[in-house]
Amino acid sequence: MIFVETMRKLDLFEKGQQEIAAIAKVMSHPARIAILQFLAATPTCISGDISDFLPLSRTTVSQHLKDLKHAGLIKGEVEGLKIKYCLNKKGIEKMKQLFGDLLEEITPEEENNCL
Amino acid sequence: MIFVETMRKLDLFEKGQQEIAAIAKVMSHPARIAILQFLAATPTCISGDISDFLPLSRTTVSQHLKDLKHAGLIKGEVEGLKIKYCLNKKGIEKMKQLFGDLLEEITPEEENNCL
DNA sequence: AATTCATGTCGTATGTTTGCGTCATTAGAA
DNA sequence: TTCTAATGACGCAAACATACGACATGAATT
Repeated sequence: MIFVETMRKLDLFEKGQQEIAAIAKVMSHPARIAILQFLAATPTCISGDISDFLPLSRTTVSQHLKDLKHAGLIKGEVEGLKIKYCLNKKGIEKMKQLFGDLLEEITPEEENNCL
Repeated sequence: MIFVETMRKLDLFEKGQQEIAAIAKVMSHPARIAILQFLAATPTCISGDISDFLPLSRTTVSQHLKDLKHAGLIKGEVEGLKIKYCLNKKGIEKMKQLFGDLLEEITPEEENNCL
């Protein structure tokens, strides 16, 4: 039995590192940042409004919305023909904690080995 | 004069959004997270030690180090034949502030439109 | 000078992301 | 019921990221 070795080596890292990397990846595109900011700022949150707001096609925005939803950062609620999106408080808090913990961990001391 | 339209539309977003996205992209791979944690934890910081520590080839680690350096998160200091890497306090602080500001901005209120 | 060692650069193969047109679906309007 | 409107799913093409072997470079060692 031969196991084909794939290129992907992510499995070799710790779970916490993968978790941070995954949430960072979601935040690694300006469109998704813009969507989160839009949802934080507007009370209406209709999907179409978001596409209209962004300089991207409706299809592309829909894809970004799916990514954000999958990451647990937003929620979608059907409302008749339209879909109302909102920030997911729980997911945002989780992200906040993940980043907070990491940033605290990697804060360099005043006494650095390099000058 | 015809301008060929490229697929990449990042230019259409605000500078702040691009800045956050860029730093998030650097954090979007477990190897780079692991490197930052390693540098925070070890006083020696020699490039070779990092490659030995990670489950990746020396070449690949070198590439990740380059990315981190380019993002201003680490510094490299030549020391004879070896190179000593350290966290870049300034860059880490900058990242901390960027994420902090964004996370504050997109913190949902208790009164959410979705349930 | 020749060798060795630590490291970076280049080229390449493969995987992943992005963007968008087209189609399917489903709710409301006519 | 038929039509229209809002949206997600599918699939393709281009761009980008990842991994790494092979080569280049430059400092120490012999």
